[in-house]
Amino acid sequence: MKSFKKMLVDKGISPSMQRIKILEYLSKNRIHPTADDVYRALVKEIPTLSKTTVYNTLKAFTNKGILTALSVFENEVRYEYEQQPHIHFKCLKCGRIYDINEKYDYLNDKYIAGHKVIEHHVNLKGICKNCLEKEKEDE
Amino acid sequence: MKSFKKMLVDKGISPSMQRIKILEYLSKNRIHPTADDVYRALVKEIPTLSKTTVYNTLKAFTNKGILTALSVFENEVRYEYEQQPHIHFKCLKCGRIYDINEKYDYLNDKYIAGHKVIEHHVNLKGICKNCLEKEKEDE
DNA sequence: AACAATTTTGTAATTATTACAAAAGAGTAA
DNA sequence: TTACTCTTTTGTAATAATTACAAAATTGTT
Ligand SMILES: [Mn+2]
Ligand SMILES: [Mn+2]
Ligand SMILES: [Zn+2]
Ligand SMILES: [Zn+2]
Repeated sequence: MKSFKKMLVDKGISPSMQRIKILEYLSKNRIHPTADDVYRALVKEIPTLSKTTVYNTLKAFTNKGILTALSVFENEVRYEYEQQPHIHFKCLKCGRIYDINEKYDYLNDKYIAGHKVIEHHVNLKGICKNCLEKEKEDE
Repeated sequence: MKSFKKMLVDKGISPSMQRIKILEYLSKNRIHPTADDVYRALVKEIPTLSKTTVYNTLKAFTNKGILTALSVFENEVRYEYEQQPHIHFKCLKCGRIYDINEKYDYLNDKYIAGHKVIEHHVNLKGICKNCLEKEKEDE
């Protein structure tokens, strides 16, 4: 597998230490983190890290197609490394966001009602398996 | 059709003038407005209207199932009166949000990967019909 | 009218994000 | 090495959406 440095160079982004660390974090932590999550995780290693750098870098990566930005509700953008389109499920109880890998008929790069579709997001909300089990135990 | 006042009473919400006007606005303006859109439209008629009232009312209506809240990206919540589930399409050029009424296999009230689905949102992004036509004209 | 409960209002606080300019770093020609 | 330029990072200030909260206004009831 390609190194993160090489991946950035291939996309025409100069591979600064901050950028490599941010990409590495997104790659290894598939938890759909917010910009603030990324900042809080990395500032431990890089004490001089600036939040502006995190915001700028995440936005730049997204524009280059390295990351995907999503808003599964709420007023904050979340990012993920995964590229394959997939469904997101947000638990209303514990707040976790799950990736769902069931088959799904996607519409990317097609037309619908005359509009050209470029991105396709399916966001579900409900009670996750874990929380359902906990509910049962409490009875 | 039921009056807005009756609709609120039926849901156990006392029908103040502000609440009726807000519900009426959402019902008659199917443009997925933000809280601020609602405020700016109604403050003309009700000069003393407070933004807090608008935020609180929209949230209360949503909890009662009178409105649906959606975030088709960006950092602001939008509301709509429509209850039937449908697809949303956001134009990356003009920013408009369109309702798509194509048939669609919804998952509401089902289980997926063990999780209980309560809400189902399909959000597309791309270039709308209108903007595509404008692009052609400009060539 | 007097009182209690509800609703609205206005302002302050919070949070996510962006703007912007100074500081730091990297690369390169003399 | 130094001088210069270009890029990136940093830190702070500004915006924008939303929420907290308490005072003021309204409504309904004795
Ligand atoms: Mn995902
Ligand atoms: Mn809609
Ligand atoms: Zn859960
Ligand atoms: Zn458009």
